Amino acid sequence: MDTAAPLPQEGTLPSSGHTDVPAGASIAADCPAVNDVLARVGDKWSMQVVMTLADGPVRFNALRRAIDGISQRMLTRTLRALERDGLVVRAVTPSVPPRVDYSLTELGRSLREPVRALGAWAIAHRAAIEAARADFDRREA
Amino acid sequence: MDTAAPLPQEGTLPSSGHTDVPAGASIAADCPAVNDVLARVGDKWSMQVVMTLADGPVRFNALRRAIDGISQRMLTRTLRALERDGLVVRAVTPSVPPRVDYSLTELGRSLREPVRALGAWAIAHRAAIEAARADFDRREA
DNA sequence: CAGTATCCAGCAGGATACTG
DNA sequence: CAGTATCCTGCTGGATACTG
Repeated sequence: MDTAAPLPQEGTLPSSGHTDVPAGASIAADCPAVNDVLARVGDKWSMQVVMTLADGPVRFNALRRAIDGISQRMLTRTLRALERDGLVVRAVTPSVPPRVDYSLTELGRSLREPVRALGAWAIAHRAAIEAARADFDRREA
Repeated sequence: MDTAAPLPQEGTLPSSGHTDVPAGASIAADCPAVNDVLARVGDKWSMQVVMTLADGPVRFNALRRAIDGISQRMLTRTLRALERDGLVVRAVTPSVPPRVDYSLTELGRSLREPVRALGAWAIAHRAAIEAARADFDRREA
């Protein structure tokens, strides 16, 4: 799994100041905007939707089939929320039957990058996380 | 009605070296691990805690005061969840009164980076998001 | 096809009180 | 100080039925 980084547990010794992170780290946490975005991005379906739209416009039911497990209600709600935040645009083609395509805005596209970084982290460390959980649960039980 | 957004169809053809995202974008979405991490990271307090611990070990009540708004119950729960996932370690000093320090593990520290990226995105685009919301709400009302 | 409306279960999360 | 225990509320999200 990971590269067995030799970095010691900085947590064990508070005496020697700290390690590497300047106070600037706070930019990412104490600001309410971050928590806000995390809440939007962290819900059950938003990022699934954004990533499914990453390759281009997708119709409502195609989206629904692509995501697997999402209910019609939640897809609608999620899309509306994303649209409200300017991450997604809704394009209606008035035909019979009606056709509605959803696609990412430039803002929405810019979100893919940090999310992909988080996704990469998740994939890189999932094994470590699962191992930690198993370990914790074993000790707990 | 909308601003005649020219619907950027980047996904339809990979011919012109387009922007930046290969088909590999799917790595970040269809995998359940990502959703899982997003759920953990996206809850109300986890990232606040991780970022507060970024500078080194912090005691329980110090953490509680630092985060502002978190209830004792939620701090305990959040810390337990983070500990279970191997992101945080709990160090007990058996004294009277008892002293418990929490700090990030190497895994937890590695999480700061992608989270900081997301935080940077949030800060960079919060204005755009709020504008989009106001716009949407105005149209909606 | 692309929604809206309604109902309902479950859990996140706050408030409060008590304990080693 | 660092929790645990209990109660309670609101929101998230699923299921189902109906509509333009």
